[in-house]
Amino acid sequence: MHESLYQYFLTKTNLSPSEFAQISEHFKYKKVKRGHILLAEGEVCHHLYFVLKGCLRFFATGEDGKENTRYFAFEQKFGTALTSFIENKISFENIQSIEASELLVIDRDNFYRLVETNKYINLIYRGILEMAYVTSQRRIYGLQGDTALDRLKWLLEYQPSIMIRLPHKIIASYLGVTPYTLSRLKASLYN
Amino acid sequence: MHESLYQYFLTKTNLSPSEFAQISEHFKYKKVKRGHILLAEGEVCHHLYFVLKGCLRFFATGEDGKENTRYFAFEQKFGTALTSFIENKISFENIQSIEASELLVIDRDNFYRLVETNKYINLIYRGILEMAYVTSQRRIYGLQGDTALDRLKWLLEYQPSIMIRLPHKIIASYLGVTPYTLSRLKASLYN
DNA sequence: TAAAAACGTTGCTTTACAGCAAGAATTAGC
DNA sequence: GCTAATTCTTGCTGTAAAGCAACGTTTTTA
Repeated sequence: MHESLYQYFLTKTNLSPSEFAQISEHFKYKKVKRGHILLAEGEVCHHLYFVLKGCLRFFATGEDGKENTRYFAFEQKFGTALTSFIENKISFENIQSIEASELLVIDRDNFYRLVETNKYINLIYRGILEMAYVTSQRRIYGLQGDTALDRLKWLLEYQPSIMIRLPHKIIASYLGVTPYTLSRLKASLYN
Repeated sequence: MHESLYQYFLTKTNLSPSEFAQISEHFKYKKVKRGHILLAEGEVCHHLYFVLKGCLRFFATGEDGKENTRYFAFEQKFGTALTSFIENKISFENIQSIEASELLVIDRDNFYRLVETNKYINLIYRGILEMAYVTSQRRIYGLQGDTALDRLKWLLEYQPSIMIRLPHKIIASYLGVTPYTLSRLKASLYN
């Protein structure tokens, strides 16, 4: 039984160890090195990941090769290339471990079977979708309404772990600016 | 029984008229004039709308007063200020009918009760969330990766009804540009 | 610990889009 | 159908951020 995942479930719903055990058996443990690509754009995403340790990054590359990061899954978070996973179509997103990571993995078929048959997984999935939506909305309104400096300030306030833990270049791709600009913005904070 | 809604349900799942009737009774008919504000930012969104006729618009206003449109619900679409509806918190979004519209309305409490107890509504809600997420992702990557001209071309190709049916000013707020820029971009298409 | 590679900063130039103003076109009201 | 009120277009100017280049700093690797 995956204790860490059970703890996560308990924060969302109330299920017994034996109920959890039925779910748990569909998850497999996986260890990946830093920088490993778990999914490359152009492939179909068949997996949902739960991060035990480390960090996954979800990003797309534009035609000009510019990277564009959507989401980081740190410890105790689920993550997948959700659009591909939902639609069972080719992904425009990549999944990369940006630290050496330990994961639990469930494949798409098993997962959706559980969504249909298991009320706890149904609820968890609802939570994942709701959270993903709410987060993406914040991002849209941030991108459209705010300046790059506003977005940086927001990040510093609400997701400082990203600023502390991740390299500059990747933060820039998350904020939607170039590393040059990020550097300048940071400098402007202290003036 | 709301026939039009039943048709919608049948495209998503297979339920009998009597099963639908139990759901249907929670929806109420509502008629609104053009320009009517169904939800103003600062209020909590307690309703989910289904558009029978007309069009609803979901938008936020920035601190500078600039409007920013997220979504249009045309005929046979569901729409709500989803973030507020999910979290049961104050909405930063407004809902406005941009044409005289006929709607079906269900309130939040009834809806979530049905999500818990009724497998069809559970499925419909999953579909709404998945669709909302996928759409918002496209928007994010569009906003970050593409130029305003790319976005306009995308709109012309995939959502021409918006271009045809809605005023320029509103289209601009959807594309995330000023009406000035939209005007110039349109001109640049024919050169 | 030395060499190489990657990352971060900063000056200069370019670019996409914003914002104002003023005129043209379309729509609405009587 | 004519005036008034929006809405749309277009020239000019301003600005936030991109992109390049060059240099400094930190990290990796051997």
